[in-house]
Amino acid sequence: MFDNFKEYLQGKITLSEEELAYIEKFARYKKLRKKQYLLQEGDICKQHAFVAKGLMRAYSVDEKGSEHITRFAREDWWISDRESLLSGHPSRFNIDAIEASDLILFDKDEFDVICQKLPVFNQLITNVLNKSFVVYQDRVHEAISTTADEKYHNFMRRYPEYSLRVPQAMIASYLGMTPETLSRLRNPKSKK
Amino acid sequence: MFDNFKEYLQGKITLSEEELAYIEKFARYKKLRKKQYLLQEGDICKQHAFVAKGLMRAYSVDEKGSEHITRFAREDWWISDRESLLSGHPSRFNIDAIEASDLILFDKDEFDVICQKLPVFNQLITNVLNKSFVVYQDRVHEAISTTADEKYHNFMRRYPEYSLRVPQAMIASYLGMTPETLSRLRNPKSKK
DNA sequence: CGATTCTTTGAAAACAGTCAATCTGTGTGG
DNA sequence: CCACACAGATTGACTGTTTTCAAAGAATCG
Repeated sequence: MFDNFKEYLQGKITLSEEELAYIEKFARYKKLRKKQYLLQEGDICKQHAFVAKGLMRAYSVDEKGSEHITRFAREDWWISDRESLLSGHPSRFNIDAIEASDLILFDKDEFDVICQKLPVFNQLITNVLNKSFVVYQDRVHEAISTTADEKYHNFMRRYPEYSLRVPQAMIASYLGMTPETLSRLRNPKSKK
Repeated sequence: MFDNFKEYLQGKITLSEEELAYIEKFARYKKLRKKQYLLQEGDICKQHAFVAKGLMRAYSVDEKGSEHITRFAREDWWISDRESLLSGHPSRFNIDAIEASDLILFDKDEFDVICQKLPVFNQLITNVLNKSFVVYQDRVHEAISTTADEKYHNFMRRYPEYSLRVPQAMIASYLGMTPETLSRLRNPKSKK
């Protein structure tokens, strides 16, 4: 399972065999079945998770029981609740598997040690954070400036892979609309 | 003007006088009048800006001429277009002054040098990035999961300072609603 | 096949946006 | 100091979009 991660790393940075072996020592593995939780609301997030295989989502559940998906993470992405991870507070989010998934986990403290020992690794992680930041910024911008229809089409254009692997109702949740609205945007037959 | 920044730094990390002097060497200063641009759509963002005094905003303008504010930055906050700064692409956003403001600017490359030379400074900047990330994440979550009314009340609760310094129409823009809608939420007289 | 789960459709109600007019407060120049 | 212009905020009537609730249709999986 570490092989996927190794490829990911080698595609982004240069590491010697010793350095890779060093990282591997800290890796923990977890296989999740569909719908299985990685993190549940109220838990304190203590690990960085790399998705080696599969598809995950992070979401909250409101008082009415509706789910609101804040992000998806497929192979070669990281997922965790950064807020909880950094602050040590209980998480407001759930993270579970949309598809059966293989994860590589790193304990927060050990992860920090790796970052400290291997500057290129640290650089990679900072890059990931920067990218995620920009993704969220774009999403905020889209949320406040576009109609439901534009949100849907932008999503399809930007994430065609997800549109095939994620149930429609979850895409609707991610975009902040109801499944019914999304369905109507897809089939504008009733449209004048 | 560097004094404000010095206080900011000393409140967060420990630096010797030499280190502070080292940082100061790279600082550039800019005073902006109300409504003056720091960055205009199409420009390439090449500097990190620290707000020593005043209040700034970042926003886009759509085809219809409507403005969409992605963030505010008051004293002791950083503002730039991170996307443009990192990628070197022309910015899709404008940054201008809501109030007359004093800024401290650092050229991207020189900023990176400082980060490299002073690990504590780098740590501080990483922290800022982490915090901003969490703020955007919360905002995405709020955008997809709450009504206009909740957005407004959450904003007032979370940012009482801004509610006094920012014109209402800009708050509406930040929250993704029209000024009229925001006004009606404030004065629910017509409400049953 | 039977049982979930997911998607579509319909009709009504709630909500937010648009356009236009009025109101308020501020600051400027005469 | 007043009058006027200007920007910002409010209000009203109307339109359009999205949600809600309910029910019926696909699709998927054991």
